[in-house]
Amino acid sequence: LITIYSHDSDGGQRPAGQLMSVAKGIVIYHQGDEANHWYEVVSGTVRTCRFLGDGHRQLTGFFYTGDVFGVDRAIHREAAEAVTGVVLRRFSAVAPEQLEAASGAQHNMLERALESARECIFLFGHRTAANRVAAFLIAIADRSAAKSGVQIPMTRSDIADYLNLTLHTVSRTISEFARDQLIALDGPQNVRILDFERLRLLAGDTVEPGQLPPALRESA
Amino acid sequence: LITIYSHDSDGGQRPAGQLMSVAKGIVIYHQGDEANHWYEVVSGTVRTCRFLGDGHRQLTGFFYTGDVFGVDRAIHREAAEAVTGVVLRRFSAVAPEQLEAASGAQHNMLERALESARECIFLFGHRTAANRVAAFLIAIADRSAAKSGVQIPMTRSDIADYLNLTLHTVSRTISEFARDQLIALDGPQNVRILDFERLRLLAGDTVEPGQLPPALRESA
DNA sequence: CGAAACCTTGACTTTAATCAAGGTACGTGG
DNA sequence: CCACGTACCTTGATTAAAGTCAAGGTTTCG
Repeated sequence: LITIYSHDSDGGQRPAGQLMSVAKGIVIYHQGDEANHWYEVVSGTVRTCRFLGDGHRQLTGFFYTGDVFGVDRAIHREAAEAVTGVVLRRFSAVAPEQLEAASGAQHNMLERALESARECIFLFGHRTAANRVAAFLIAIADRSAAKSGVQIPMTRSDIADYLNLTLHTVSRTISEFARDQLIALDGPQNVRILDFERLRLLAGDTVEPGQLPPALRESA
Repeated sequence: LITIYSHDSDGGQRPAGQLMSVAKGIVIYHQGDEANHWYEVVSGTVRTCRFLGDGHRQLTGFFYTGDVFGVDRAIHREAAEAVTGVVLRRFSAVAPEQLEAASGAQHNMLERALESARECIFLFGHRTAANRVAAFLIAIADRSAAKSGVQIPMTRSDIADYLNLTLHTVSRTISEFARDQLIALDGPQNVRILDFERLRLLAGDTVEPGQLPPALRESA
């Protein structure tokens, strides 16, 4: 059932982390596993998910080249699986006692992990299905090099679980976008964004920067 | 409009961070402000929120004694406000160049911040209003010392924005819980949980730990 | 005592989930 | 090469859930 195709693209033992290759659909770690390692995506796409009591699945993040995932304290709070074939760089998670030595690099990883978690939170903030899907498409497009032609690596079902919608609603919404000329579909996984303006408006997470001073006063 | 009542509970300049006191309802920092400081809650409750394009507000976290918030890289991605009167400990956010020196303490803060972000994500994973509110009540109860009698510091509107519901739905749902003898209400802010079992079942985020081995193989 | 802020509830409307049926693309074996 | 199976996507009809509109109640505070 579980087979992994070793890539062996790197022969040397780097201090930075071990390279590993995981085939599409394979579980990288399970929810509840000991969090002995953190991961950085070298290529491909990874999803993290939790399984709730009623068998419902929630996706808590998608991770692309350069993203960090698996940053958990003692055990992994969510499972990670390869959406596509992926190449990963694996790091040993440091014990608290070794913190001083680790320092900078891990600090940076934590920050990036936090960033990822927040992207997920922000997506949820949108009320309607159209809002959420639009925000999702834009987030994907922003990460992609080619602005207009966007490759969507995950299935409708994946997107649905990520946005807390059903795959039906996701599909309908995307079809609607195509009908309204917001996007064009070259197959289900290939989206060209036609009207960034209106799509961004639909996603509607534009805010002006804070106007008033920090509005606080310290004691001491 | 903006007034802050200085507590002056600490006269000394500690390396650990400056103590400050902020009155209920006051903005601690705005969305878009420069992230010069991180914060730890000494007492009280803080909320972080973003304002979306259509004026809609999303709450992305509640922070209680010991929690860390405001951990952003360059600018604050969300605003922070005092839900109750709060006492905070403020830390200077280090520049990347000073990372080596900072190390351990900041590392720990990042981890805690990440944890908080995830609690928010997990709450969103629940499908129905009843699920989300139940999960919310349990999360609050778990943090509270007195298990059965729980003080809810935030308004229905706050809860609604956090759970991405309307205040009506939150109110209705809580009333339903009371009608069904899941909880008892001693005023809107004072909840006694009568049936932890069923409430936890409703929240339904119980999962068994991972069964299969990590299912991965390294190259190199 | 009156105002303001917050909470609750009811009636109705909108939205998304569910139920149900096909359609398309890909891969495998006859 | 084609037939079949599987996995994924789309669409329609119906039902359930949450949002909206509207009103009234409670608490707190000046």
